[in-house]
Amino acid sequence: MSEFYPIAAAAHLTGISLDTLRAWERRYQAVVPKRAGRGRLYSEEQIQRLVLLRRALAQGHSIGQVATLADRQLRHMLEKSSSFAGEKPAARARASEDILIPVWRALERFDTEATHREINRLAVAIALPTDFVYQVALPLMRRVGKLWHEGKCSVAQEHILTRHLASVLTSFIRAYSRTNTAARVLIASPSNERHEFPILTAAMLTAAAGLGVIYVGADLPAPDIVLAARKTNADVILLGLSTPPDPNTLGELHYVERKAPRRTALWLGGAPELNLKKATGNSRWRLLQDFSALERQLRALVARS
Amino acid sequence: MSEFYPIAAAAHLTGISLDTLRAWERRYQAVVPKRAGRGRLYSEEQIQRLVLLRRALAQGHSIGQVATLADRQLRHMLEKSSSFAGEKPAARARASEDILIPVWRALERFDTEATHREINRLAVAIALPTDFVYQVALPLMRRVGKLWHEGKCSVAQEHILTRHLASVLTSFIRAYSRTNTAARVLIASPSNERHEFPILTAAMLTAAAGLGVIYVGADLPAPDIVLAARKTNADVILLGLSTPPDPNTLGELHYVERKAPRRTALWLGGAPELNLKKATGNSRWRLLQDFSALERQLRALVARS
DNA sequence: TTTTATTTGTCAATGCTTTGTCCATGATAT
DNA sequence: ATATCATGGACAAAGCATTGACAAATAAAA
Repeated sequence: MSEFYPIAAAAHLTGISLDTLRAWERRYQAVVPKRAGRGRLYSEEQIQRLVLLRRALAQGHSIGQVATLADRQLRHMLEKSSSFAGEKPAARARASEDILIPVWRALERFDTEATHREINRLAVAIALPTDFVYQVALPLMRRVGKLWHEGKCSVAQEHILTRHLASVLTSFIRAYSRTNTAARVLIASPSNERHEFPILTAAMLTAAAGLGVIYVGADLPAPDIVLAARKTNADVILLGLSTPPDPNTLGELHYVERKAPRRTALWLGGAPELNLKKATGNSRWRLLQDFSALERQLRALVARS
Repeated sequence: MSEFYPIAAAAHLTGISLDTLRAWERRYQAVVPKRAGRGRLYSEEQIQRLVLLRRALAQGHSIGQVATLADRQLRHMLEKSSSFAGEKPAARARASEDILIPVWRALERFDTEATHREINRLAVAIALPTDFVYQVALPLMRRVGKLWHEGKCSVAQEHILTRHLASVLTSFIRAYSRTNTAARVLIASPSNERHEFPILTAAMLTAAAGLGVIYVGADLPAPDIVLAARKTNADVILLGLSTPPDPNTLGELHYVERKAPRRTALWLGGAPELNLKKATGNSRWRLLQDFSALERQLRALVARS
């Protein structure tokens, strides 16, 4: 998983121009990538650091002031200014099921406070948004779903978990989403689709890919989706379905398909069993089987723009 | 660990304009940041002081009066006159309307980023959770509800606003909720009651009163509510209703009443038109007409324990 | 009540520094 | 050969400080 990115990729991922990246390195040694013969190679951590620097700038700091700060200080500074209670960074977490045990313990006791603390601790320790999705968020949700089916877990616990995962995901989204990006993706789910977690996850992956995210939430009537897409000039509308779609939902999808601007791409996730072509003929909707499929689409979109 | 903020960051954090920051320093030496070559650097304490000053202004004081006061005096002054009475009506009115305009602007543009930023800024500036509820959260929700009824506001905008208000409210709750408190209040709403905002507000008021909060969320089946109350040993179960309750909901209330531990108090908010005594005989449920009624109950509970 | 004085947020002009971007040139790999 | 990247120089835009001024709001005086 330890990838290295050439400077163009780093620029795209962070939203910082090539020239600026080089200028920061030359003038302040803010981020010094390793060199492999013909060019710079940025590590995953360095990309993260660049994102942190970018956020610091967005909050009014000057690059000269923050360029030489350690990552720890940067994080500390950014947490302070967002009115959230800062959490102490925990020890490096291992990528295994073990790391989820404390969360689970807290949840069993209905201890909302501890649940939040443990999830936050994992988020800080893991730091990489996509890793957080695949190693923490999805496994937790899968497990709670399974236990609920077996009657070993109450809806209350599922609520508590979802709430705090959502809180972490949204803060990730805010941290990574860019405003002046090439492409903007509007993310929502249609009426009667109340599960928020899947589309929140999709929103986070989108933000992590370096795209702009307009997250409007679950349970939204089709006309409102189209209106929001128009107002924000979105390039993609991504809708999430979790339950098998009923006729009503199909109607909503049809509405969006007819009324959305022609240039807007339409993506649909979370309903692998839905054969949409059969239902609506040659549809504009592109189906995404799972989150990896979404990631592939996102990468293609980034490359295209 | 001592962070310093350049003037742009200070302005961003406090919501005070650059010019005003400089004017206050020049005219009253209200806050004199240290200088590093070509620029002011505000310390953490100075940022806090600026927030205090801003709150003092919001309550109708003039900057000349408060600029030279010590931090201690400022805090004392704000505590005494916070949210209860004694302010000038004019300043009060301005504080409760004008400050919401930026949020509204952002929402009109579907700009989730700016919406969050503006709400966060208000939260930092107001700092007192109860003030935030009465001056920001409730007015915003009332207004969005009104506009939605008039068809001038989409569900998407309501979602965006709710989400970000919820984020601020939960962070307040975390900041204020005590773990080793005398009394614990479990807060939820029964099945088919999906509006989260009212109970979130109630949770924040509870936390602000210094009580322990177990917030499990909306749309929860009655057995789960009782189970959670048992597990957490809650002293109070507070349920919120917003829509007129249907027979199903009455059944849920009845279930909770029967199965909840005898020593647990049962409070019900948000349904003033519901005559519960008529519906269920001599009920254990105590009805709370509005948020002030809730605050009274909370104070009584604190005093008793 | 009207008039005068003071307070206070905002703006403009000027000069200095920081910082993002551009350019010309050269190197390397597909 | 075309594309990507490095390097160092150059420059224009933006940020910040300082001084001075103005207009609206507020308080004080007539």
